[in-house]
Amino acid sequence: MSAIPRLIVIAGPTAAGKSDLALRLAQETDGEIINADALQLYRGMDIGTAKLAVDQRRGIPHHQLDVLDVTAYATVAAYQRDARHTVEDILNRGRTPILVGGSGLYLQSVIDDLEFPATDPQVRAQWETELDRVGPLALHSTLAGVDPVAACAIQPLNGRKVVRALEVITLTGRPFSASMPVRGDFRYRGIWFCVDRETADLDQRIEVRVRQMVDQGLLDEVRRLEKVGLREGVTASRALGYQQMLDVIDGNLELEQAMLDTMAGTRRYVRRQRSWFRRDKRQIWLRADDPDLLAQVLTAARG
RNA sequence: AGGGGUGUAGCUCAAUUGGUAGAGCAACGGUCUCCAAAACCGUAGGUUGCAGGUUCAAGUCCUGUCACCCCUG
Repeated sequence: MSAIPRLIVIAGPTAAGKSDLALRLAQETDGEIINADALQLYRGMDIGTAKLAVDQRRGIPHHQLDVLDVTAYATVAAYQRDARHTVEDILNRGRTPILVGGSGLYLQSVIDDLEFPATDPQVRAQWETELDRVGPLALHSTLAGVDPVAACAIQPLNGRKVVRALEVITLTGRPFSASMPVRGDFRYRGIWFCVDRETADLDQRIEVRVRQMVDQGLLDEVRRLEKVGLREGVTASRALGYQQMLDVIDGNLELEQAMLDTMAGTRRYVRRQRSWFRRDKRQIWLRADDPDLLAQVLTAARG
C-alpha cells in the first residue's frame, strides 16, 4: 500500500459509472468520497441526481452531499472552500480523498488554484434588471465601453456572462479581464481520471436510468421538493429531470414526453461535459466497461 | 367502392402570383474562471412519396400511381 497519491479525482460524463468506480477505489485505498456534482449538493434531490442512497455507500464516508436547500443560490466559491476543507481534513486523518463528479467547473475549483472575484446579489440583480430592459446586445456594448478585452472574450448574446463581467467591474472598480486569475498548477499532489464509454452505450444507459428514476418515484420527489420551494430555486429548478417533471405537474407535458426530453437534455449535457474534460490534458482517460478498470486505476495511482 | 385531404431534413412544420428549398427541435463539434444538469456559439443534413407531362424554369400546374388520414355508403 505505498505511494497512493494524496488526491484521486474521478471525472466523466453522467451515467458513465463514476460512482461505482469510486466506491471500489475507496475500498482499496482506505478512501473517502467527496462529491463534485453541482446538483447532488441539494438536499432532497436524490432520485433525479442519481445520488447514492446511504445503504449503497458500503460504509464509505461521503462528503459534500445534501448541504444546500433547493432554494439556495449555489456558488462555486462556497463549494470550493468547503470541498477543500474536506479534502484537507481527510488528508490530515491519513486517508485518501476521492473527488468524484461531473461538474467540470466544480472539480476544477478544488483541483486548481482558481480564485473567483467577489459577488454581490444586489449588484448582480441591478445588472440583471438592466439586461431585461435593454437586452443582451446593448448590455454587451456597455461592457465593451468599460472593458473591451472582456467584451471580446464574451459572446454578445450570452447575457449571463455579460452580467457577471459587469458585476465584477462594479464591485472591484477594475476591468473584468484584470480580475481573471491565471490558472495555477495542481493544488494537491494528485491524479486525475476521466471515465467514459461509447456514446451508443452511454445513451442506452441514460435511457434506462431516466426510466428507472421515474419508476422509483421522481415525480413524487419533485412534488415534495415543490413544497419546500423548488420552483424558487434558480439552480435546482432547472436540473435535468426536475424541470421536466415540473412541466408534467403543470400539465404542459405528458410523462412519456418528459422522459424523452430528459434523455435528450442529458445527452446534450454529456456533450458539454466531454467538451470540458477533453481540453484538459492532465487526465487519464479510462473505459468504464474495461474489465481491468480498477486494476488500471490502482496501478496508475500507485505508480 | 365513391368524395375530400395530406405526403418537403431523424421529428414538427415554412416556402409571396410557378423562379431552382428554409426554421425550430434532435444529431454532431466547440466555448466556459461563482446560476454550470446553466448560459452561449458553430457544423452537417433534403434527387420536396414515386413515374410521367406542360414550361426557359415545377415543392408549387396537369395526368397517373403508392401510402396514410377523414367523410359517405
